[in-house]
Amino acid sequence: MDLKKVEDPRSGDVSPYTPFTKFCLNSLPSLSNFSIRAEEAEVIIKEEEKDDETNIPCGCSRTKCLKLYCDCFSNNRYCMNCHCKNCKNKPEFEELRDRAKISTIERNPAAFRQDISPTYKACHCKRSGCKKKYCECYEANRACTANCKCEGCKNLPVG
DNA sequence: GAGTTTGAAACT
DNA sequence: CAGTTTCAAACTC
Repeated sequence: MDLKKVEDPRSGDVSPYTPFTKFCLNSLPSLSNFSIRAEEAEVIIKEEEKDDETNIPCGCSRTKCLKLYCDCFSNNRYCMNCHCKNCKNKPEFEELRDRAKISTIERNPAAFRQDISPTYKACHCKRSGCKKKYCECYEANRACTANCKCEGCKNLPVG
């Protein structure tokens, strides 16, 4: 799927992001902690082009697929062939989607950032022993680390 | 397929 | 921050 290109009527620049979005990205104080600006954010936040075969369909029903609960949204993918309801994670809702993305980054500056190692992630499991896919460490095929706050962990490093 | 359990994400 | 609620998926039956 090709990115929708938007021409800025003032500068004539052509970009996959609207001037509004660029403004918001440049204005985000939380992003400054990571020393990125709109040009970099555009690269980081650009859509991954995935075909229908590789797209794992979601089944969201209450979040319009605009929260990190949605696996498509959290992986920076448009929903394709999903069975979600009231989905706004589609190119035709670009501005609403961009706003949601910005709100998400404000809450969690690491969101959508594939360049930040996921190993910092720590689980907080209590009942799964970190041996079921409820546990993000287990799901990612990683042993839990000292950073995890899990209880009764059975997902320990070998040795 | 319906109902339950789970823990990340969101919210207060 | 911590505690609570919401959420969608994992899981169970």
